[in-house]
Amino acid sequence: MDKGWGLTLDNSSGNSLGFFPSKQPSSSANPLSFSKLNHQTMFPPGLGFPVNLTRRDDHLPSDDNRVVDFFSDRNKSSSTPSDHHHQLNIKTASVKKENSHPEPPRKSNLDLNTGLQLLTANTRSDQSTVDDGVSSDAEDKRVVAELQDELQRMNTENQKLKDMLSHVSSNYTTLQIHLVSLMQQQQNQRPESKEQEVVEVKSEEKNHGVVPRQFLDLKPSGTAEADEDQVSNSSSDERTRSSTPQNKNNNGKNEITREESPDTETQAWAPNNKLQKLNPSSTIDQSSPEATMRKARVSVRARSEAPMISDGCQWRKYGQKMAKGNPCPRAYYRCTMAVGCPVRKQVQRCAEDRTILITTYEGAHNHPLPPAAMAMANTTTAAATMLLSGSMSSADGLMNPNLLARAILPCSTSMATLSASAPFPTVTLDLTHNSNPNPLQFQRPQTPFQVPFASGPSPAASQLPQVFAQALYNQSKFSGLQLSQDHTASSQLPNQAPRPTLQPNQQQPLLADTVSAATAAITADPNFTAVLAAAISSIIGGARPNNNNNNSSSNPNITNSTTISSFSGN
DNA sequence: CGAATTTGACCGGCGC
DNA sequence: GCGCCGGTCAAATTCG
Repeated sequence: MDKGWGLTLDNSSGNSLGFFPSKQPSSSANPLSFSKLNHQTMFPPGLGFPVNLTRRDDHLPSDDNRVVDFFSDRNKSSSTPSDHHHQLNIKTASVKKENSHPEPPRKSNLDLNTGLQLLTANTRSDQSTVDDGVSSDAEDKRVVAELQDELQRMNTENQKLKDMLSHVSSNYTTLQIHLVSLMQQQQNQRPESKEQEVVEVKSEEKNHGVVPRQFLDLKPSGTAEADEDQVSNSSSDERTRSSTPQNKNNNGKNEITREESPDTETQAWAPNNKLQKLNPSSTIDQSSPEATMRKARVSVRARSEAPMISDGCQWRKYGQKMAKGNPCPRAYYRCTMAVGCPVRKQVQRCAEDRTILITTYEGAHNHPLPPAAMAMANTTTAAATMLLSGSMSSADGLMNPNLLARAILPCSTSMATLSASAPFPTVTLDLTHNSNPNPLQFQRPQTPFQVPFASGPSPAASQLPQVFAQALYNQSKFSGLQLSQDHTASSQLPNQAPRPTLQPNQQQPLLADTVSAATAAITADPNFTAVLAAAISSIIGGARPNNNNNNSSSNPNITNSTTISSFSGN
């Protein structure tokens, strides 16, 4: 090496490495493929020099003789003049014969010809300086003997190199097989988990003595298409849903009207217990997907100073109660965007930390949703669907928190929990978790503007986890914009589109807080464009309309965090 | 004045 | 059977 010679593994030998099967060169899609090893240097044990690896595709006819082309097509490359360009015209005919003996051509993956040629050339060059151009037979014999020794050495090294590559290839194959088996296992576990959840739920319902819930009949929901499809049903809902305050003829006992309605969706939204008792046939409702969705709840915990967050939908408060164990009252809202929309939500502050607003959503909208509400609906629908779809195995307690949490916020510490032992299966999305031991320390300042949800393409229900993540991802994008004013905001979510980074050196905020604050602002105002423009202008201009933390009195619509709304799809 | 909210009453489920 | 509790209703009240 120090003399300038190197091991050249010539393509022109016609020999193939053979370590990687024919499929290998086309394995660019395989992350484990060696195709990624373009021009990478290997240090085979036993070899005193590195071996450069390259793919044939990238093997340009360069002057680099120290390239080992593992993937070259010998038939093609042998005809390239560049390969022969590096071969020195020295007397190696005899050496080639020697070379073919210990290593049959078919198995000799590394062509030593060129290396031998180079070696011979170097040796000859060295000798030429000594002999000053004079050569003799004895000298030639000595050179040939040296070359033979070198050839033996090269053969040994060649064997070592082959062994090493064989080992690598074996490892690769093993990993590939393992990967395939894991993927197959994952696919097989899906239906099993669903069945398992059904069994668990049924046993639980036995204990509670309630009508079994149709966990598996969950209607694919949460899509705008579904919403639109059900617009036609809203009329029947309106007709049957006389339980609304408008119907005062039956003294609030509108179960009869519901009973007469063939609309199972409407029935699903009747007060469960009352309806079941007064109408035995209402057990049919339990088979309704809406019945399932009606009972599935999505609870979102987020920090908020506002009494209630606008989430893109219109709500009407119809009651307030003092819940046990919580000094804060619980407010009951129903969606008023469409007459007869069964979606309801409960809003209550956390007893332990009153900065946390707990919003629980129930039901599915039967009307189209505005983009701002759609994003929210998709977000919580994902959670509800995951809750009911059986993607989680445990029916009680903490349930695959990592799975759901990662589905919600891949890079956050948000925790998703589920409790099926409650009267209703509930999935809780905790957006208050952060790495800070003192949650109050990171209370969000008043967001100086209101930003609705970015209206993106309405994802399909089949993409629910992605939808969920995307929804929060969208929020985080805005959160970064907002929070950078007061708290340093730099979202940790990956693959983020470039966002206005106003204070790049600021401390990174916690994602949960970021999301919460973003959600509050995003959902507070449907006029996203104007608000966003105002926000940007205020930031750029240094204008900070509301820079005080926890100053909620100045603007009730401005919150330092928020709750993700859920409409459980449609 | 209509819409929205408040709030006490009511209902049903559930546990004891 | 009774009381607790969650949830809902609807008259009264407030708000815009």
